[in-house]
Formats: sequence, C-alpha cells, structure tokens
Amino acid sequence: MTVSRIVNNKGSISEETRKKVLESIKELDYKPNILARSLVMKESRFITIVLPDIANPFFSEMVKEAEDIARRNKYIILLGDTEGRKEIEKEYSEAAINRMSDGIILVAPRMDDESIIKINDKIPMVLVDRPIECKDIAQINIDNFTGAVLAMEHLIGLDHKQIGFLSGSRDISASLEREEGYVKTLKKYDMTSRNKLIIEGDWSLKSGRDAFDIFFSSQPVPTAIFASNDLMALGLIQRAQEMNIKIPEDLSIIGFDDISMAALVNPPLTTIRQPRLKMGKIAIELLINKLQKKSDIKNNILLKNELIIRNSTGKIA
Amino acid sequence: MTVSRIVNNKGSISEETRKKVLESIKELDYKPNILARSLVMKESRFITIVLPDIANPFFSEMVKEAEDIARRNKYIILLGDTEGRKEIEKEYSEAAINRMSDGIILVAPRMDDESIIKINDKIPMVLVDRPIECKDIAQINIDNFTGAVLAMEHLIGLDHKQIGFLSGSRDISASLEREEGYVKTLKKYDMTSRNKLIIEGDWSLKSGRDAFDIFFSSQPVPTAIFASNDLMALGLIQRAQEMNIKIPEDLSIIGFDDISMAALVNPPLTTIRQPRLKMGKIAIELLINKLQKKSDIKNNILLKNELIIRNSTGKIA
DNA sequence: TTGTAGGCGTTATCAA
DNA sequence: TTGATAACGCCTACAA
Repeated sequence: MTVSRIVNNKGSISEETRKKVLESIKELDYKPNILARSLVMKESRFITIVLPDIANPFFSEMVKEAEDIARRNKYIILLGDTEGRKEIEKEYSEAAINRMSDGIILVAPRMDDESIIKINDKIPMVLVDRPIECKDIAQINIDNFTGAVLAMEHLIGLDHKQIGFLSGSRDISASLEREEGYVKTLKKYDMTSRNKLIIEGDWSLKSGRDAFDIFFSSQPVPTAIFASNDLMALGLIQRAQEMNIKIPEDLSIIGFDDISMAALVNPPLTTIRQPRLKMGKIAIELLINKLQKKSDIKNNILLKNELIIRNSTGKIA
Repeated sequence: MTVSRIVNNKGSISEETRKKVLESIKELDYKPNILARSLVMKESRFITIVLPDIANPFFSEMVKEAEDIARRNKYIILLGDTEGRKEIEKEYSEAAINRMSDGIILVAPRMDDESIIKINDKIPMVLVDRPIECKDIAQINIDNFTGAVLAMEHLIGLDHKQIGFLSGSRDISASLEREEGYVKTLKKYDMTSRNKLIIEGDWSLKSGRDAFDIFFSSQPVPTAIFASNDLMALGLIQRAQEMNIKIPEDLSIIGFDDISMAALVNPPLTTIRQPRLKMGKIAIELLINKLQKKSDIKNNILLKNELIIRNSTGKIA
C-alpha cells in the first residue's frame, strides 16, 4: 500500500520511507502492473480504434493524429484493422469491450445499425464516417454529398459535357452519397445521366485501372471522370498514361480524399480534400471528453470538404 | 466457476446447466473480462508494436501485415507511434511492460543498446531494422549495405561519373550503412568520392527538395543522385521538374524503399525494394513463435533487397 | 458435475 | 504516516 501511494503520489508519506521505497523500486526494477490497476479502477486507459485499412494513407494519417493526442492524455491505442469486413468489425468491437477499453472509435462502414447501437450501449463510442439516425450516438461525418457537388461543379465549370463517375463499393453510405451528388448535379444542369457513365469500383487502385478500360470501350467516351476516391483516380491516371491519353488535355480526372500522394503524382491530382487529420483529432477529443464526462459535448459533427484544384483537370481541348 | 468452464469449454458440464448458463449469458449480454483473465493467466494476448511513423506507408503496410497475423492468432495490437523520438520509444516500451503485453516488436532506430537490452530482459522482443551485437536478441534487419551497392552499381553501369548521395539522418544506423555502400562502391570503381556530393537529409520529402538546390548550386553537378529513401527521391524529382531538369535525360534518380507511391509518380521511380511486408510477417511470426516457445527459432534474420528498375534512371545523354 | 477457497497485483477504506 | 483487509473478475486446485 505504501508503495502504491508513492507510485501514485497520493496520501502522505515520510521523506524517509519514500526514499527507501524509491530505492528498492530502482533496485528491483519494479514496474506496477497497469492491468491489475485497471481491474480495480474500472479504467484501462485503452482506446480501441477500429478501421477498414491501416495501409490506406487516409486512415493511417487519421490514426497518427489520434494516437498523438491519446498519448498526451495517457491513453494507449488498440488497433483493429477490419479489411472492411463485417465480421472483423464486430470481432474487434467485442474485443474492445472484453478487454475493458475505456472507449472505441469506430470506422466501420459496413456495420448494421443494430450492432452499432448495441456496442454504443456497452462502451463509450465515437462513430466515424457512418451516419446513423440516433441521437445517443456521438458521430463525426463528412458531407459527402456536398463534396461531390463541389467536384461536379468544378468539372461542369470547365465545360465538360460527358462526365463519368467511378463509384466506390455501393454497400457503403459514403459511396452512395457521393453518387447522389453526381446524379443530382447533372440533373441540376440538365445534363443527361446515362448509366453507362457510372461504374462501380472497390476503392482500390486496380479498380481505377480496370474502370478506365470500361469507360473507354463504350460510348459516349467521357471527357472527364469523377472518381470516388484518390486511389482509384490514380489508377485512372496510370492507365490513361499507358494508353497515351493526356491528362488534362484529353481527359480530366478529379478524385476524392486528398491523400498525401495526390500532390505528388504527375500531374498533381485535383481532388476534394477530406479533413482527415481533423477527423482523427476531433474523434479522439470527442471520445476523451466523453470519458471525462465533460458536459458541453457536441454529439453530431458534420465536417466540410474543400476543392483542391491541381493539374489533373482542365478545359476540354 | 461453472460459467468460466462453459465460456472456456473446459471440464465437464451437464447439457442442462450449459443450456441454462448460455441462456443467461445471452440475456445479460455477459462478456468475460479478459483483463481479469490476463491477470490470472499471466498472459494478456497483447502485442505492442512500436514504430517511428504510422503515417509512413513503409510502416503502415508492415503493421497491416503483422496485424492480420496477430488477429488470426488471437493477439491484439497495441500501437505506439514514436515520431522517431527517443523518449517516446522508451515510453511505449515501458507501457508494453506495465500493461503486460506478451511481447513487443520494436522499430526504434534511435534507441541506445543499453535500453534495448534492458527491455529485452523484461519482455519477449523482436527488434526490427536496428542491428545490435547481442545474440540473445531476436532481430530482423535489412542488408542496407548491399542494397546501396546495388543502387550504385546500377548507376555506374549507366556510365554516370558524378553520383551524388542524399543520406538520411546520420544518427540512424540504416542511414550510415547505405552511405558506406555508396562510398565503398565509388572506391571500388576508382571514382573519387568528394564530400560535396554527399548531403544529409532527414528522410522527408522536403529535405529532398532542399538537397536538390544544394546539389545544383555547387560543383561538380551530379548526373545521378542516389537518395537514401523514396520520399527524398520524390522531393528531388519534384524540384528537378520545377527547375526544368529532365529525368532521366538530364539527371538520374534512384531511391530506396519502394513505397507504393514509387510506381505511381512520373517518371516511375527506380529504387531498391525493401521487403516490408515480409518484415512485418516475419517479425510477428518470430515473436509469436517465441511466445509459444517453439524451439527452432532463428534469432537473427537478414533480409535482402532488390533493385527495381523503372524510368527515373538512364544513360547519361 | 458442481461449488468453494485462494490468489493474480492493484487500490479504497478504515484502523492503528 | 503506515498497514491490514477487502474487492476488482477471473482461473486453478481441490472438495463435495
């Protein structure tokens, strides 16, 4: 008990015993067992982050931001990479509970409402990028629809008439919201939306490459393509260059995300910047506030996107 | 106790009570507390991974690989991002011990030998990319020297006579090993190594940009540059293009790492591929084997690099 | 087949 | 200022 008091700087201890104990601690290289402490305190200072793909710069940059803030607040991150699979999303959420995580940041685009609500009942949660109609759940979302409108108006402003859309997986709401932005903007400007101009990808670079071939083997050939994320946009560019299609002279391409790579490729990619650092920061801060039961908590945050114009888009020749 | 037996499928239980208990478990939504179990079992099934930068694709791809294997083996990853700072490397290593991590994968290029040995005494460890003279420590290293020789011989084979070297931070052994490869290869081919042709960067893209200006403001101007990592190589390319220096016609550039971006930039980057997926895989497997006390453990693994020729290098014009 | 006692390494509480 | 006791939720060992 005396040792405990000294380690935690609690209660009053005589200088003499403090010295003796500290000496022994050094000598024995004693380290307190935080797990045992957690058991008593009912607080582990673990925070679990569940996300689809840590190798995707979008998420790894988000995690880095969150991790830094967590560390400063004496929390440590448990990492769960789900590969976008529902079962693993659930597996890690369970693990967060079983292992007494104090809280969870859930980026689980495929999880069903019911499961999310269940988890929220068991453990303090911040839900990211997966809108749900439920006032009790803290959530951070991105205005995908408006972001897509931004992208489309940029292309339309450049006089493009045939604009293709490369969607992400259609079982994810973010993807559908962006598609809605595409369709509605076309309608707004009285431009026919033909099905041929929409292709479903799976967020991967390869699916961008594959999509290019489909776009260019059917009529009408687009003069601009709006890709639902940067990785697919890069795939489009890659394949276009292989086929000697010049960007932006022959084809304009706009992405979505603004991963750090976007500025580095050639030509630098015009894209819709998602505030991913901010997402990581806000998510972890929101969660920590929740854990410390601060009262003034905003529970539902919608972040804005920003159009970043680089060189992959231009007027049609 | 009966519940424990049922949850863990141990001992014999009558069908009747098993049913009743399982029912109650569902009803109460009971979840066993793994932390409490860890305390008794002296096994947490946590594995801590400490690394310099999770936002760097090199590490995030490594982690992804490790994470996947960990999950299949019922381990869960504790993540520590050190930003390359010594204090944080230590902080997280301590945390791994305090929190009863079963093991630690340490990518801590700046940590001193003594600290590493101390940690190894306290917790099963696999040390990555930080060679140390100590037979008791399991380590996975990359043959930086030979990798650098590979790069240099490629450039020399293209008839370059003035080859610049852009090193990483000189307080990291991997960086010095690559520099040694540069210097010794020059010697081997009787090419003078002048100090002016060596510049120290800090691994960042920006330091590549800055280095370009220094290389091109002093004599002799190099016809080829070997950059100690891809990020700096990309910085060189970026700045070269801004200055209307053509790659590879006017200047050849070779990198080191083969991050996924390397293939995507324009021109695609010639580089030395480090087997980072393999590193993640081997590191976690080595550690898990260690934890399960398999006997046939190789303790010191040296991985080979591979020259990937793309379009950023060529014969001098 | 089930249940009881004891202990894992801490901390809160109360007594000395 | 210090120390004894009980408790956190689980598992091992043994008893019923």
